Amino acid sequence: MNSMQDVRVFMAVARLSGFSAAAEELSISKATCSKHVARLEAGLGVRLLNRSTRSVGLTEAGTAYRDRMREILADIEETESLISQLNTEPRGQLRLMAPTSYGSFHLTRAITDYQAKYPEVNVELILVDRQADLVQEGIDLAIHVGELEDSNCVARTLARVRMVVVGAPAYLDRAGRPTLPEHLLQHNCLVYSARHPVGAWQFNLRGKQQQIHVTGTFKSSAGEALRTAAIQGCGLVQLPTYMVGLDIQAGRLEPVLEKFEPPPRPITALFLHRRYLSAKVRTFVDFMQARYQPEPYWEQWVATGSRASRI
Amino acid sequence: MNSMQDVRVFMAVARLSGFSAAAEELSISKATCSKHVARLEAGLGVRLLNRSTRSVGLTEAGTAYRDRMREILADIEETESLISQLNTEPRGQLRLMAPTSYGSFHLTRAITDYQAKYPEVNVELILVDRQADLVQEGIDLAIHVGELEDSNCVARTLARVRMVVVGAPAYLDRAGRPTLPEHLLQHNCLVYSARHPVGAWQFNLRGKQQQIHVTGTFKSSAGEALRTAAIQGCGLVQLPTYMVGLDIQAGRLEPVLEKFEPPPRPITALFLHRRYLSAKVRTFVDFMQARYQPEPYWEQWVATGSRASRI
DNA sequence: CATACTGTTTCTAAATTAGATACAATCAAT
DNA sequence: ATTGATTGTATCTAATTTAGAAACAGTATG
Repeated sequence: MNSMQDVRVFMAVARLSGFSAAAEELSISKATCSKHVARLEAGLGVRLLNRSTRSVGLTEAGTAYRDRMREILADIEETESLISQLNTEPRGQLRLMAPTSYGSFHLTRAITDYQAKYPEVNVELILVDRQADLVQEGIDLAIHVGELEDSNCVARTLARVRMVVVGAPAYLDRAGRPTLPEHLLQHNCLVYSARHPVGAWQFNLRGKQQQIHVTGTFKSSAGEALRTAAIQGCGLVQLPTYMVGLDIQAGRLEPVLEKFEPPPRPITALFLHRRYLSAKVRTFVDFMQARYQPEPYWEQWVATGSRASRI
Repeated sequence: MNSMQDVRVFMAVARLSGFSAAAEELSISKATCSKHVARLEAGLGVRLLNRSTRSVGLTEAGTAYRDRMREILADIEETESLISQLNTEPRGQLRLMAPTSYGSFHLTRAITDYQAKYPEVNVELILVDRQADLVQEGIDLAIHVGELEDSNCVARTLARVRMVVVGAPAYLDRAGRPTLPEHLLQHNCLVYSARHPVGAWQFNLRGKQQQIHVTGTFKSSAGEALRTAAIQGCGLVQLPTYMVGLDIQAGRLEPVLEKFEPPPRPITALFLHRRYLSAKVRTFVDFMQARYQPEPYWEQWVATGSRASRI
């Protein structure tokens, strides 16, 4: 069978016991009706309907075909409505990809809150610190921190995160508080080793972007490790506010060089296409965007400080 | 979904993870391939495949759709092969209609023999002495004795049956043996009352058809009752050989006026259409035709008599 | 016996479909 | 980095398919 329309016409003719009645119900001409059934019969090589001029009756084959096709059509309908629902009601599996530190810090809680609102969505959170192929790995939504390279994805900015240099109060008391980026060369700087160039901290010097190449006694590819080291008074580290905001609020860490803070980095949600965007992705992005409005919770410490202008 | 081809193309693309590969397998252009999938997606309002320029991956909806459609396609295929088999292998229900006397005399045994050869066919034998609407009553095959009126059915002659006048030897010894049709007016003739004109017996007089209007003390709408009466010596009766052939063989009845025997009546199989003729009907008609070749078994007594020319 | 209604056929116009081609994007191999 | 091969898509035209009007043949009904 090649055309579902053939089957539907046959079903209507069988049900209404007549081509004319079926034609009227389906709003087609009876000639078309006749041809649909004829084509279906030709395809099967079986007579499905016995027609005399005045009445239409099902053959044995026709009866069997109708009974089985009725179930199959119902299955198809159910499948289609199920599939369509995926795009209107948030449900199903949401495969989420995010950088390790951001994900483990802030996404687990966000996901829990999201699921409280949309309980039909199961979330799989994949934490990796590399770019991945959304298509190949079947990722619904990737979260990216930092400027975007070109990609064929749709991007939506959830928030902006500032990069701050912090140290433990004890360390700063001991080693002194830098007041210019250059002072960092005299400090023990904890360096993130997973992104190149290694040890190049960005600053904003009189409106211009500037790199300071810092060094220190401890490097790690995990921001989490650097944070811990900094809290222990090991040295200074430049980390995104989403990692150290709460530490600053708690007084475990203290920001320095705030006047030279580089432009904030965007936190972006990436997904594959805008047309047929599934409800689960759409609602998750909306949810995250709302969560960080007007200001992400990790920035709350700012209110006690003196900084003002940010996007 | 309106076109199965859309689904098949999608399944191929999903299975082969690529439009080009699917296009090649299905021997269509990749442009067509792309359009089929796009149409399917548009119909569902859901993205089924994530395409990047280099690879194709299934969305969650695509995965679900593929899994469910795979089963549905298998169901459809199974249904179609089942239905098609009805026309190639004799199987299923065969609804047979026949006149009461012929059917109960000769069809029950024939059906048993047929079923021994085609055990997958169930037979329902409907014995009625009226014309019926094959379409409305869902009859596969009707057997008719006698000349046919116009009908939209396909007819095939299975055999020819002669009409003979018979009486019990005891009756004939008592009332005398008629040697001309006119002599019947002096006899007690047992008359079949279900067909009009009542009591008009046909004869062949010097090549010309002639009717003799007979009367008697016993009429019945059941040939079977007339036969019994005749065997009991009640009088003469004109009946088809299929009813009295075996009685003649056994000597219970004796034929008379054999020289004036009217033209034989055809036994005809009637069915609705020749195209898509189902295997069960085709084989049954063939079986019956073979069964009565070269001569129906009820005519065996003829060999002992003197008649020669028959069709 | 006329009328109305059945399903089918025929013919033409409209719609759909397929494929060639061109295109933009991206991966792999230089 | 550049080239070349290959991916999926868009566009255009030609071929095919489809739909419907009208005519037709057959048959119930009044």
